[in-house]
Amino acid sequence: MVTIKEVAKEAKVSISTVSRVLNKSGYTSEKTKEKVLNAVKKLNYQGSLVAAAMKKKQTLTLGLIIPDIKNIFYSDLTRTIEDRANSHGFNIFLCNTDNNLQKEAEYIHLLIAKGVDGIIFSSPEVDDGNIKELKENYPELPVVILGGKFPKLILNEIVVDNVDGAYKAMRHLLDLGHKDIAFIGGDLESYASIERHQGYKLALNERGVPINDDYVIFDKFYIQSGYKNAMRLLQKNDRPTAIFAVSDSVAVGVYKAARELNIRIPEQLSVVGFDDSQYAEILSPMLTTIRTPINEMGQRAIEIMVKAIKEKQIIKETVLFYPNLIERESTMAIEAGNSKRMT
Amino acid sequence: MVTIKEVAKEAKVSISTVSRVLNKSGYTSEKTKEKVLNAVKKLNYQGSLVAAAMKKKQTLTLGLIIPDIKNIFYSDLTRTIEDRANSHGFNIFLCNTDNNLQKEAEYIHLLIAKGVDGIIFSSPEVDDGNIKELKENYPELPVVILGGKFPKLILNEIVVDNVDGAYKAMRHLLDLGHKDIAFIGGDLESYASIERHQGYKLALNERGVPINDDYVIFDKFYIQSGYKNAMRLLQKNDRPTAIFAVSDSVAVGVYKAARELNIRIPEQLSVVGFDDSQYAEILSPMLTTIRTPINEMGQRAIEIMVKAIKEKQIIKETVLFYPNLIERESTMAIEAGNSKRMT
DNA sequence: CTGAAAGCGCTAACAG
DNA sequence: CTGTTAGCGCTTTCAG
Repeated sequence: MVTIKEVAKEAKVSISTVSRVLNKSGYTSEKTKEKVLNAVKKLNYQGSLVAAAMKKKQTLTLGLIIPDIKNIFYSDLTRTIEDRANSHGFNIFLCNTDNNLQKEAEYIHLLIAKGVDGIIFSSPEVDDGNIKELKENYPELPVVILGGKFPKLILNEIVVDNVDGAYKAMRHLLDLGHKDIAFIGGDLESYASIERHQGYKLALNERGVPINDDYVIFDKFYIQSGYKNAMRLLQKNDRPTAIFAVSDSVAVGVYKAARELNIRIPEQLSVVGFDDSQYAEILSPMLTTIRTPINEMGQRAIEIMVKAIKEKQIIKETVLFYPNLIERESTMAIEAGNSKRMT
Repeated sequence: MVTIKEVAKEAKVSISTVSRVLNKSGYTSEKTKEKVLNAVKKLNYQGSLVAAAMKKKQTLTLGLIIPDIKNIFYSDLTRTIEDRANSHGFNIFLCNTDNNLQKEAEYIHLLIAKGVDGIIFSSPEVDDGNIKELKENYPELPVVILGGKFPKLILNEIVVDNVDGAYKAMRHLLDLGHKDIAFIGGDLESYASIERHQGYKLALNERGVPINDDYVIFDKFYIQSGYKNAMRLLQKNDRPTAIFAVSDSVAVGVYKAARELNIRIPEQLSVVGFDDSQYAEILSPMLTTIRTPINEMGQRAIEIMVKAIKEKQIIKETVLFYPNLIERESTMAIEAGNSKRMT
């Protein structure tokens, strides 16, 4: 590992001069600049960002805390975030917590110890004490939260209007004549679950459709839980004619259950998902879903983060996205064939 | 940000003593230990790993270079790698290159500058000059390659026997009576593509089945390319009765094409994938595929990496995994219905 | 068992 | 325009 000292010796200048030309800070004559650059090339010098970080108190790295990269929503999100961060010169520490608050706390400590310049959280729990504690202990550290709400804390939030999204999904189903619509939710502690359930109820109430408690389920954001719960739902005597899944992943599970039970989508069962992840177009029939603008969200997250780091002032910024319905092939008007009696 | 100095003052000891008790190095009396720990707690001290890194020349971080986290194979792999690394106290810098060598080179430099303790590459190109250059410039840096072969370089390799895997896939298809079997490959510069194609030819030759050049395609490891090429293949007059896809992702594209063309899997078309990713069980019918032991590979990668870092000696270690056929629902004997004339 | 001191590699005043 | 110097926060001999 060659250091700045050796470069200085090779170029016959002082280390500060080397530092200057490499950082393009301060004045340096063309001639010395050239000498330095030549020495750098000759020795194949690669400056140590860790030493620089120590001085500048800037590591040029960000922590990204998500539940699980295997979940398609987070891999899509992580990709844009990493891309954007990289284009601003930042690297990303990837942290998978499985929504485990203990694990999350450990990661937070580690990230702080490693001197990250900011932390991005995606989909925190509703009652996430770690974030509150983090902000209390390190009020200066820029934080952006994707899909969480902490009105009392000075941190940045990127949210999507889940209630609105769910409402749009439900209105679509109701417009198609469905009345027996089930909701398969995710964790009861997540914003996404809670708010999408609110949108579900809102639309139903608005149309005066009574809510059937048996049709409302909260479980996990996994394919497996979509499968399990759809199996149960679709084997009832009064099975629903439509299912609104809290996420595309859950919808994938619903498809699997329907296929096993020989229930055709969309003829015998309409389904709408949420996220418009990669899955939506892969499924057959292609999934009608609510589009969460993942790329835009990731982009904004980094923009806000970078701005916060550069300006060194901690303010609260909130950006809200409105999701839209993407109509594909998984829904159908009930008169056109959808019926619980058709099996 | 409270420093070790303040802790020392609070505990009324020297900073070296604080360092000692925090690192559990050297002797310290129970009493001073307690004093220090109390001060740490009181001040909510969090040691700076970047300062420590500078002294110890160990950042406790690893670089992970992959093509794209959105690709299910890499998100599955990344998850195990991150988990395992974390359990050894390491963090991961995630780097997506899209197989762009220029981008890869930039990431490598950045990782070096940030002082990573090792770099893990997944699925490098066959002719990856960056890795050679890296090893020349930093022979001491531990490197592990997943799915690549650099016999001349002193680095660790985790490989799966792709030829064997493809051979098993093909034998399965041939045993079912198929003769018109297409191969949809990925990038021609990737080991996976090349070797799986070798296995394809090997099996065909062994059974004396002539190879139809029209049935062999190389493109990308994307769903989209599976789709595009299957569309073409399946609209030929002499369309294949089976398709061996180079990866599960590509198989997903094949499914999509088949569905659009109203070709039933497995009755009219058998398909086998490769990887046994999350997709395999999601698809309907569930995909018969070759299982790449992703978790085991990730685990071994970290084990070897950690060992290399700890022992500070650079040796070449190679581990080979044999993939196996996982029979599910996407293949069928040709007599039982599979026929190119049945459309 | 504990403290003083040197120094990791770099940056940033401050002189010159 | 360039060199000297003082640290950044920590670990680690080396004395005591």
